[in-house]
Amino acid sequence: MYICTRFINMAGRNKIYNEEEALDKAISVFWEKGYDNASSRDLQKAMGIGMSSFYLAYKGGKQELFIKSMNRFFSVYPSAVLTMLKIVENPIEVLRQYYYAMADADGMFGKFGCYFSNAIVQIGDPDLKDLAIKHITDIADAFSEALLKAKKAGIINPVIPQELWSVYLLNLWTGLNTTKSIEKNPKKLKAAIDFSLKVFE
Amino acid sequence: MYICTRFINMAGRNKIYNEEEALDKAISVFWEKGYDNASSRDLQKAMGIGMSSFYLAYKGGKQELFIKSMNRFFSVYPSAVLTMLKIVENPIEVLRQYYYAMADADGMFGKFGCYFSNAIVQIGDPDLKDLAIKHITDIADAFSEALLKAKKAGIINPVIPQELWSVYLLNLWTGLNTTKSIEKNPKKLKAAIDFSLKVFE
DNA sequence: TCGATATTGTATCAAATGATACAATATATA
DNA sequence: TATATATTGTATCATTTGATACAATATCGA
Repeated sequence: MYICTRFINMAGRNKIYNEEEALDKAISVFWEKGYDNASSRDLQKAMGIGMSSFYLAYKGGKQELFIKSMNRFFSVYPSAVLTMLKIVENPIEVLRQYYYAMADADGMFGKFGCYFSNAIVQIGDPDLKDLAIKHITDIADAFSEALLKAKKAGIINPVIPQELWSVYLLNLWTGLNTTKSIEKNPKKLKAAIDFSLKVFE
Repeated sequence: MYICTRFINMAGRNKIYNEEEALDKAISVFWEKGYDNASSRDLQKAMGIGMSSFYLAYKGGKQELFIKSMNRFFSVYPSAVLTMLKIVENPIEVLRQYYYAMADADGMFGKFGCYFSNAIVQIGDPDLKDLAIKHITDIADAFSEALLKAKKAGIINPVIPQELWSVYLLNLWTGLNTTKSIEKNPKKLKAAIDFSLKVFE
């Protein structure tokens, strides 16, 4: 990540606001309201910057900001799980906790859902949709890679065919993103998660 | 359904357009564009009626129209499956075909997804969200009822605990609504559906 | 200090939005 | 036919939208 966006020997004023902090604020707004319902003014207010700074920093406007917000989201939120998956012997429990986050009513995932799943269902713009698909696919692939390592190590013995791991894990995840709004009992959701994960054990 | 909305001995002009046909056109627009991105003018154009007729028929405006569109959607689209489930001995194949419809790239469900799942993820308005939740819950409950009957008849022998049937079937359905945009190979989606349904056999 | 350059605030634009006003029109009953 | 009442078309409204214009301001390097 760039801390300083300016060249050396470059005249002129420096940015007043912190770009990453501003991006995090934008993520909050997008996450809560969704892409369409987050107006440029909402975003500017939350980011603590004015019109000019907004369109100066993001020449592509709201679309460019959302692209950058998705990239930052991807680099911030899943990283802990992805790192953990590389470390632990048995990835099942790591996955379980990741899915549990969606079932917990408090917490951002429980409240507002998956940043990428929401984008895929809510947004029409193909570029934004494709980027969300790319990120969520990367996560799902990392999940099934970790499981493959565990299978090779003889730690788990999945009954589900290997070519379905990714799509199955993905469908459990994207499903919860909607199902959590329908079935509001976290215990029931977690029981469904537990049952769905059993096929890998 | 009412064909004539007028009282007897009621003076004045009759409606020119057919209400149900107009509602079906509105469903098409909402389905394709989503609630927010379907403008009142889009809807009027598709329905073949003008501003005045629109707000005369739907005093609550777009919100009321969407409520009526969801009710009509519920009474039209799932009815075939729900009837079938009451007739057949083994409901599994009926469910499979219902899920398959989401995996097929052609066809409205494959293209635009589930009318109710979309509403739940896309719409902020709690009233609209709740109605979508009610309808999708009714369908899921009918699914698990049919399975219960089949279990009692000794036709199926599910390994999944009965209290999870609804949420599991729901999560498979809502998941596919998003996953179909990520994994675009219908064969893989159908294989995942087949695998997920095995727990009931 | 000075000039160069980037950032910022205010005002504003054009388009789209949901919704209303009101006159003109059509038609069912008497 | 006459009248009452409902429907319809056009014009219009106030808001919100994403985005731009431009002058004022701040600060870096020389």
